Amino acid sequence: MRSARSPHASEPPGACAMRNLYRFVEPVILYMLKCKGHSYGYDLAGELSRYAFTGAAIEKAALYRTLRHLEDNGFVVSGWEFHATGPARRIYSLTPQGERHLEEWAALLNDLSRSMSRFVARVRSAHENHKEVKAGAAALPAR
Amino acid sequence: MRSARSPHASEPPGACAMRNLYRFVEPVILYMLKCKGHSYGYDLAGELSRYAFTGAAIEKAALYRTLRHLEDNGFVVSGWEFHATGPARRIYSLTPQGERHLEEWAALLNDLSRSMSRFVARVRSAHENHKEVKAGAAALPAR
DNA sequence: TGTCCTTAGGTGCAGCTTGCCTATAGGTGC
DNA sequence: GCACCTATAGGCAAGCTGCACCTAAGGACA
Repeated sequence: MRSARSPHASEPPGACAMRNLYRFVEPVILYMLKCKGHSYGYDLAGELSRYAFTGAAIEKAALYRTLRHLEDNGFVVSGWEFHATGPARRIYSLTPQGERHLEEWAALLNDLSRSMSRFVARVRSAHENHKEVKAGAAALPAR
Repeated sequence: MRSARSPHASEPPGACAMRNLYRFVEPVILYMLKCKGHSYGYDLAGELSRYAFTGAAIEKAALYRTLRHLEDNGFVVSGWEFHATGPARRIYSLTPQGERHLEEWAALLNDLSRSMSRFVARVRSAHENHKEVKAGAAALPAR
């Protein structure tokens, strides 16, 4: 495991996540590693768009940096894998802390999702009320 | 209106938002201005926590900067208001573009909310499957 | 041999955002 | 005079992002 660099290294996602969401790269990578068992950067990069839940493309650099960040925090571990052909691969897999971290992410995203849909509902009802108020204040059939 | 500064000044929230979510300060401020009709920084700061949908506190500096950013982009307009007592207030109100921007934000947040809850469901079903696999592989009554 | 493509894993850097701290300035209470 | 409240805002160090670039191994092709 690599040594800690981030000032938020030991914070739970709830404390740190809203500080920096890492564009949701982190939970997606954790989930992919959970599904695949283990994988490496180049492979993950190829499938990120299938797993990502935002339309935004995920940068290759962001992917590698997030993997390093996750390892700094003990959520994944890595080791080199050598093949007869092609360059070596750094294979990552989840640690038990990483499993928990993914669950924390899921809880956080669940809360955020609910809060967001509540907010959207409020915005849309405000929009409806606004239209009604305008129509009522005008007290005229049409315009 | 102030002159544009941001390189993403004219982009819709869908294009720019995932690049920088501004910690969701922007849609909250737009919504507050819509509800209140008009308001000023210090007043908004006092009520932000009631309207914000993330637990994260919103920085005073972030609030003022976001207001300026919104004005740079033509989503709000401002004017000074002087009172017999206390310092002058810069009063902000929504423009028609600002109204549309809030609706775009609502659409974006709605999509994001749905994507997030789908992701959460997938994570949780993966978690269940994992437990089943482990239990099945063990083929033992307990522990 | 030289060049180019694919796989694979990074680094460097400019530009932008964030959070904390500080400045400014009018007014009130003691 | 001094502290405190209202009100807006700037400075700055840290951190994050996106793009460009680099290294290196192997294979294809001429």
